Amino acid sequence: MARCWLMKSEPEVYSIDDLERDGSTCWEGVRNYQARNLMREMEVGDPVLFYHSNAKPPGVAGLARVSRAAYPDHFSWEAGHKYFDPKSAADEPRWWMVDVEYVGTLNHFVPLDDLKAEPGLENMVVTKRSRLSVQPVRPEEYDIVARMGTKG
DNA sequence: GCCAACGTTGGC
DNA sequence: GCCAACGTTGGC
Repeated sequence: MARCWLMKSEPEVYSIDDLERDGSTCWEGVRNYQARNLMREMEVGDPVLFYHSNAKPPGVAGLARVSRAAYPDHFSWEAGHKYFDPKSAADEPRWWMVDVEYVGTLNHFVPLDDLKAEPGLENMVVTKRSRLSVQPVRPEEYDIVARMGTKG
């Protein structure tokens, strides 16, 4: 059984529309160990909720899917790059990324407020621990959110 | 723009 | 290994 995930992106930086245009993208720049560890657990085909953070309002904007399992974030090796990390060695990469492909944009954007109010989502990570940028989602939670976004 | 939450760093 | 200082995230 595939595991489900929620991944945050600031729409000013990279939105669901950008993902639709690109078809797929590499999820570079994660510099948090817990988020990194979660990405390393991802498998190709895992469903992803694409979440717009730092938006007005914040919330789930679309659906995506893991299209490539974790591989080293090579930007961590590029001196001068925004995501350069001198502590990431070529033979032992510190940071990893996955590729994510576009599945669909929700007919109805699902704001964080609605997630918080929805029965069944009380324990969803995004409604409790706001800062983690890559989060595990229970399959039943994923289904509820997908339904909220496609109603009507 | 503020600031609470929280992750990381570094001195000891 | 503790913990204060500091930096970042992200909702509001």
